[in-house]
Amino acid sequence: MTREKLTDFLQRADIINAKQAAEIANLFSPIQLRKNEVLLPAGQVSDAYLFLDRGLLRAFVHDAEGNEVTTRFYASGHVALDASSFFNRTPAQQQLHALTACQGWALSYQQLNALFHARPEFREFGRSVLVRALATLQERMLDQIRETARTRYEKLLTTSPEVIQYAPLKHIASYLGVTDSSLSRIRSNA
Amino acid sequence: MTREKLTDFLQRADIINAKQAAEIANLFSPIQLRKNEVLLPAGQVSDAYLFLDRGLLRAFVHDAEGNEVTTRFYASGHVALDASSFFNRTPAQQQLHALTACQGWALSYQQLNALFHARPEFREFGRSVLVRALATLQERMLDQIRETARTRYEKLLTTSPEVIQYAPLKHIASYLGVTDSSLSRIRSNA
DNA sequence: CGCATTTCTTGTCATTTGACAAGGGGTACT
DNA sequence: AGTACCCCTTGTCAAATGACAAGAAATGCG
Repeated sequence: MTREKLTDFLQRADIINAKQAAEIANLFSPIQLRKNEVLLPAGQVSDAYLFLDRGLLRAFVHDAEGNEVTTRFYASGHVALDASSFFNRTPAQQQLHALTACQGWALSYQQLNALFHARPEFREFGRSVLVRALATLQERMLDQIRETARTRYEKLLTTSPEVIQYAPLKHIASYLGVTDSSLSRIRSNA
Repeated sequence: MTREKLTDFLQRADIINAKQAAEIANLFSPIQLRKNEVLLPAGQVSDAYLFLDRGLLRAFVHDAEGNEVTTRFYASGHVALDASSFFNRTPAQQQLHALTACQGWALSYQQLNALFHARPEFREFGRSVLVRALATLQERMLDQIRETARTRYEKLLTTSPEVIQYAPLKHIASYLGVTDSSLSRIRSNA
């Protein structure tokens, strides 16, 4: 596996240049996940700043009744991170589930902090990742409030077709905030 | 107005000590808002990292049909910030509306960046503010997915009674993702 | 004060969605 | 091949919510 996607990612916000990106990328360690592997058993502290190179992940939590709720999907080219657990060193609320076999690149908390200290450009890049995550979540929140379940499904279909392709319906349903029966009906275009 | 709440806030994450907090707090400028004043007309770039000392703010956007959707309330003791606009220097999506007369403390983008550069502890504090905002939003997203409108209202009632007290019902309704008629019925305990 | 506007409630009805259950079809494993 | 388990669909009915409209109550303003 080459670090090409990772270096591209690091340069995406125009904060890190090509040379810096190559140097930073070299510090990441490769990670492989088998299909259906689950990371971060509840209560464990996240110690991977994980860039996903290939595959599809989902994050999920359990609600009070013990049902799984899928909180996010991570497609290749994105950072799969429980920011709260990782940065605050607190037990993770979320678990990660590899929906397909995955390959990624990871930094430990130690490594990331050392890098933040040593490289202002990476520090700023890290902030931009957080800010983007915040904006994305805010946008999703808005959709949840003002769009119908059907529209939310259709948006997901166009923005993340790989999710519809690889994730089982029930995970998509809980992500969209509907029951799987309802999503099945929406899908059948009723 | 004293900087007491601001210095308390800066020390809350146990990253900044009392002496540092006092020094940093001195760099903030006081801001006053009249009731119903609106900040950030659409399209403008946010240039205030705003800590709210007294009063109540709401952030809102317009949807495709031109309806206002309230995206957040900011009570005193919190940072009211369109992170995406502020950090990326892009036009703001959100506008801020003072629901009551407000007093706050603000830093400009320039000032904040200079501080981030000069003070590693403030840098880390800034990160913790972002991470907390992310966690809060994630929690709200979860509630939106798995809780009923009634439960969401009741949670807001206990966690933010000042919002119920000062914000008109329609703003609370769009924040909770229901129509104002529905919220009125929920409220009347039907 | 009087008028206009906003805010909130309430009624009626249609639509969406959930809860629950049954069943079909696929897949994995023995 | 058989069996157990998922995954998805579909039926039925109840509950939650939205759309729309009317009117009462509160508020702002000249």
